[in-house]
Amino acid sequence: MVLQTFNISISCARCGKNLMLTDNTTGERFCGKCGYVISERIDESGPEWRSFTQDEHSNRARTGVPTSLTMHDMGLATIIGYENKDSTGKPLSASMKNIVKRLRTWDSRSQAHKTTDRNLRHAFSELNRLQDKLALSDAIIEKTAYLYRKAIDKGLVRGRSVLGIVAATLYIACRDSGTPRTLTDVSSEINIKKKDISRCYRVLLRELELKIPLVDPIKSISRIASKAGLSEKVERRANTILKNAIEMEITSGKDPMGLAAAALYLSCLMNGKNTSQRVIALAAGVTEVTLRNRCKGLRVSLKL
DNA sequence: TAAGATAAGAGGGACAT
DNA sequence: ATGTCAGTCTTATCTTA
Repeated sequence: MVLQTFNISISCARCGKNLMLTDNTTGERFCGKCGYVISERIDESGPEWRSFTQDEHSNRARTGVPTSLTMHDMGLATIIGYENKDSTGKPLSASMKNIVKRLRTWDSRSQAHKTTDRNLRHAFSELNRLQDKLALSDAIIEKTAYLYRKAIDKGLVRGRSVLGIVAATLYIACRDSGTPRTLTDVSSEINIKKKDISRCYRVLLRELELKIPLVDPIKSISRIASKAGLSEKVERRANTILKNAIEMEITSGKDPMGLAAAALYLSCLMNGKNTSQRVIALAAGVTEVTLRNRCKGLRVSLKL
């Protein structure tokens, strides 16, 4: 009684009748005889660009039609139209108008839910994949999901990429629970630039008023050590080096992975191990230059 | 080949205007 | 809100042992 339709000349792929109709509210084409739907909406939500500055934001034009349709329901759900007429074009009675009005309200509310639901589905399926790739615990995933829902509630996802926020929330969850995963780790798995993730990360931190503990470089040591195949002994020595460095307050502002790598390298030298800077830097995910700079700092301050 | 040095460039925080 | 500044890390290239 509420679909507005008009004819187009395509025959139905299922029953062959030339009775194709288009619902001009959803843009969906279907057969007037058997109801077969021949065109579906493309599953895509959110803008395909992000703006980082106000200027960019105002200059950027939205490409494509900003319909709520593609975002809501993939064109497959029924939307209650806005004309108070029945299927034969006759006006509705007053009491029926009231009923339809209330239906519309609930209809639109359920549509809104579908938007966030789909957003969540998208985000969570990616999250599942990342859990495997990064070997993360269920607790981390739960925490990420919780943060992600909060981000949606606060409207922080709008205008940013879903995956960027997923990556950022995941990174926060790791940091918060002391699981050593670097931004680089997350970035390479989800295929989003570190730059973009860290932008999302900072926004989330600010808007959700989160307090994230600093990365403890000592925790990073064992991870690097096992990756580079270093001995327990070397690892212990590196621990004491770092502890001293932290006490001397020469570690703030430095990349914890770089510090850990440098401590390990120095520890190798002390233990008479000939592990190259290259190997350790690679395992730590920093450059050799950074490792060298940290080494220099540690050597000077700790008089090694 | 490994290690060290140097320079240019990017991104972000602190601070002043 | 915008610009500048010092400090950090990265990439690339060259030199040295």
